[in-house]
Amino acid sequence: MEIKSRIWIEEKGKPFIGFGRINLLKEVEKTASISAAARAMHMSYKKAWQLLDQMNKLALEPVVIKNVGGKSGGGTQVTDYGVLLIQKFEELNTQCITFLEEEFKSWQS
Amino acid sequence: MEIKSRIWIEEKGKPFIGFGRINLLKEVEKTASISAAARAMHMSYKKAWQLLDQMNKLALEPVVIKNVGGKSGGGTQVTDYGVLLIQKFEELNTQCITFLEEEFKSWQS
DNA sequence: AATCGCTATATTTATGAAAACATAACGCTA
DNA sequence: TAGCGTTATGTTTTCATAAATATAGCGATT
Repeated sequence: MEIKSRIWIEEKGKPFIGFGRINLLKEVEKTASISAAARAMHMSYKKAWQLLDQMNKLALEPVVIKNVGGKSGGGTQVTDYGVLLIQKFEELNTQCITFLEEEFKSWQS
Repeated sequence: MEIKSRIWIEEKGKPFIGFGRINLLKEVEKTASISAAARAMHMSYKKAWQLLDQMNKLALEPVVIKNVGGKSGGGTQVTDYGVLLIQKFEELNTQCITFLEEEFKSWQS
């Protein structure tokens, strides 16, 4: 018997960040490219682009900055705010899991 | 910005109880019938039956007891163990939400 | 101005889960 | 033993989401 959980944050009732988006952000941070991140995650570029676009639109300030064209075609950078989001989200998730594991121990009669 | 969460319990990697199943159990408890519960929840009888069947198979002891045939066609009772599951799950979920709300307050810079 | 890899976006196709539909079996009651 | 409403189970159809495919545009570099 294992307790499982998922957390996410909504803005105006729409999903803002959750596991998938956080993982995507981390991959973009690593590769500085939406397309490279999508490839690494076996996700379509379109899907990745849409997720990042929604995040950017819902966020108070941009989560990623995208550059079109240029020497290597362009690229995408995760902003400081984006990096903070990743950290905070993962921290909260870890805390949640720890809490639940603890509580769950004392219910299994 | 709202923090959201879902919790569920797995047994051998398979979903044992979660929101949908708990609500279904509660409805079965109320109506003493799988088909009546399914109707009330706008769920197909088959879906409801499958969910309860999986729960029963994964549980250490039965969650519901089903009777086929009889004066009114039969019926289904939620066992004491099933009732306990409902209570424990809802309690844990409430605790989880409270915890997350609290933690979330202190991250919104 | 030609190239390159990326962002941006529309359209079509696949896929898997849920719903819908159909039907059998059961056992008390009358 | 006929009928009723339930449990039980197989088959087909829908539908929403994801994936696949296609194509345009961008701009520093050479």
